[in-house]
Amino acid sequence: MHRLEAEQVQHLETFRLIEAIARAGSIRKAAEDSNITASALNRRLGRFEHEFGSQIFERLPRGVRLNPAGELVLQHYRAQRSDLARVKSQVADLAGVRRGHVTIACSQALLPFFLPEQIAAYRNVHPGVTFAVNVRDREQAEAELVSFRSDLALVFEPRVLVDFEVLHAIPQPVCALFARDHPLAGRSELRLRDCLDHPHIAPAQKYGVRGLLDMAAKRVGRSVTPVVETESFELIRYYVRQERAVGFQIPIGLSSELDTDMVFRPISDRDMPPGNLLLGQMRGRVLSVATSRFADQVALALVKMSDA
Amino acid sequence: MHRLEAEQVQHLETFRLIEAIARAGSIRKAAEDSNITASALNRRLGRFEHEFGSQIFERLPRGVRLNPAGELVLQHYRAQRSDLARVKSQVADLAGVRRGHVTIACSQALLPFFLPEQIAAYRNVHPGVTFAVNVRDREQAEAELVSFRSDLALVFEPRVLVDFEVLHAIPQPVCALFARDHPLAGRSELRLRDCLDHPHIAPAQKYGVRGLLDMAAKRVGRSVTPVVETESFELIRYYVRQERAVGFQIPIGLSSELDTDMVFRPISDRDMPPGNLLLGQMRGRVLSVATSRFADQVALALVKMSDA
DNA sequence: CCAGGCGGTGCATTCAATGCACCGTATCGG
DNA sequence: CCGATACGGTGCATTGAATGCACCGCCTGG
Repeated sequence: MHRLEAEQVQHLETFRLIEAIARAGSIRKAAEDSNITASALNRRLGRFEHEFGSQIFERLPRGVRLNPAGELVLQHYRAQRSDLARVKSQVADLAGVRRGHVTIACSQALLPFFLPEQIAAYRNVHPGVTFAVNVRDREQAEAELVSFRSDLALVFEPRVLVDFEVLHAIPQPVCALFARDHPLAGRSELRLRDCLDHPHIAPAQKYGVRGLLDMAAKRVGRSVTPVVETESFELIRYYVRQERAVGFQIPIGLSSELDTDMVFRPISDRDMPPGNLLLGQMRGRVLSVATSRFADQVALALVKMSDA
Repeated sequence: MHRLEAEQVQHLETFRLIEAIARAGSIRKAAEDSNITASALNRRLGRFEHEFGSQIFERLPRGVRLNPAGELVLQHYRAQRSDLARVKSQVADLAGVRRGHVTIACSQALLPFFLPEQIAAYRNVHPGVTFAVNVRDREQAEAELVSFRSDLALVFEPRVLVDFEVLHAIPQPVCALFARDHPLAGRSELRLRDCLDHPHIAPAQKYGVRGLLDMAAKRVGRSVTPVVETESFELIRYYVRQERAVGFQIPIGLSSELDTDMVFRPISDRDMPPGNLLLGQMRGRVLSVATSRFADQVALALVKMSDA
C-alpha cells in the first residue's frame, strides 16, 4: 500500500511485525521475512501481549494463528496506519506540497479507458501524487476497503453494501458488442433475445454484468449459455473480433473511437434495467487530501459522462 | 480519562509526551511533569519531527506552541488512544470479563436523579465498569466529544450539531417550579406570562432552558428579567423554597417524589414548544462495548420515561 | 544590564532490545 | 517406530539507542 516500506514510522514497528507473523503463520518465517531473529520477534510479541493484557495468537503445533482478539488488534493497527497516512497527507497539503498516494480497487471495465485518463489528468495537475490500482471483483473490492488495503473502490453492481459508503453512483446499461459486420450491427433497437440467439461470450458469475444478464434472461424464460465464459473482459473485447460472437460490457469500458473494428449497443431497457457503477469508500473513514480530491474529480467525470 | 496513567501502552509514549509539551507550553515544564530530563524530551520530539517529516511545534522565545500540523498529529493521537481503548474493551468483552470505562459529558439536569440511577443500575449488572461524569454546558460537551475526552454526551438543546451524532432524542418541556404554597400552585394550566409576572430565577444565557425562555418571551413581546441569574440549577431548585420565586428546569432534573416541598408544572406548549434532550457521541466513532451498552440502557430509560 | 528561563547539543552512561545457542515438543515420512 | 524437521520458548552475553548531565547561546522582563 505504501510507496517505500522503509518510510514506516518506528512506533508502529511492533504492529507491522505482528502483521508479518499473521501473514506468515509462524514466528520463525515472519522473522526471516523481517530480517530479524526468531528470538527477538518472539520476545516482541510476548512483550506486546503482556502489556496489551491478553494473547493475540493461538499457539498451534506447527505455528501460530490470530485469535479473535488478534483480529481486532490488527484491524486497529490498519486503521491507525491509514489515519497516520491521512495526517501526513493533510500536513503535506497545508505545506503546499501536494504529495500523496491513492489506492483504488476497481472493476476491469475501468482499466482500458476511464481510469488511465483520470489518473493522468490528476497527475498532470499534481505530479507529486502516486497511485496504486488493484483490479478486484465486487466482493474483493469491499474487503479491500475494510482492511485499508485500498482507499477507494469503483465497482459495478456491488452485492453487499455493509461498510461501503457510496460517494457517487451512475447508471450503466449492459451493452452487447460484436464485430462491425455482425448481423446484429444493423438493428435499431437491440433486444436481449437477439443476443442470446447468437453465439455469445459472457463474463463469469461473480461479475455484475453477468448477474444482470442471468436475471434478465430468467425473466423472459431463457438462460445465458455462453460458448466462452471468462473472467477477463479484455478477452471478451478481443474475442468478438475473431468469432462472430456477441460479447457484453458496460459503456465505460468501451470506446467507439478507439475500438473501430467493433460496435456496441445498449440492450433495450425493456429487457434489462441499467446497473449502477458505484464510487465508494469504507464507511466513516476520513480520506487523505489527495484521495478525496481524486474522488471528487472522478465523481465529476462520471457526471459529465452520464450527461453526454 | 483513564483510570491509571501507568496503564498506557508504551508505543504511544511519544505522543503522550507531545501532548504534555502542548499542555505545558514548554519542553522543560513538560519534562518536569513527566519526570524525565528536558534533554531527553527535546530529543524525543526532535526524532519524532524528523521521522514525521515536519515540525509540529513553533519555537517561540519563551517556549513552544503547536502549529497546525501538530494539531492534526494530536488529534490523530487522541483518536488512536480512544480506538485502542475500544479494542481493549472489546477484547475484555469477548473474554467475558465485562470491564470497561465510560466517560459522559452531561447537562446539570441529569445530575440529581437520572444519571445516578442509570449508572447505579448499570454497575449493578456490570461491577467491572467504571464511570467518569463531566458536567458541561452544551457547547463544551461537543468539544469534549471531538477531543475524545468524553465518550458520550447527554445535553439539552445543543446548539451546533457538527460532529455530534444523535443516538437518541426525547422532548422535554420547560417546567416552572415554585414552592408548594406559591400562588401559581393552584393553576390548572401554566402560561409563560404568569411566570414572568412573578419574581423569577433563571439560568444563564448559555443554557438551553434559558434560550427557549428568551425565544418564547420575545414571541409574546415580553422578556426574561430574573431577580437571580445563575449557572447552577441546583441553586435554582433550592432558591424557590426561600423567596417565593419561580424557577425553571426540565422534567428529567426534577422529581415530585423526592422534592416534596416544591412543585413543578410544564409551561403550556401554546407558549413554548418542548426542547430536546439529546444523547450523542462523536460522529463516526466506534464506541467501546461498555459505552455502547450503557448508551443503549440510557436510550431505553429515556423511552420509558417519555412513555410514562 | 543582568538574572532567569528557554531550546538545543556534546559526551559518558545505562538498560532495554537483540542475537546466539539451546531445550522440549509435535508432526511427518519412510 | 524413529529420525528429521520445524515450531515456540528461554538463559546469557552483547550492543546500541535512549537517557542524564553539563553547558551553550538566545531572548525577555524587571
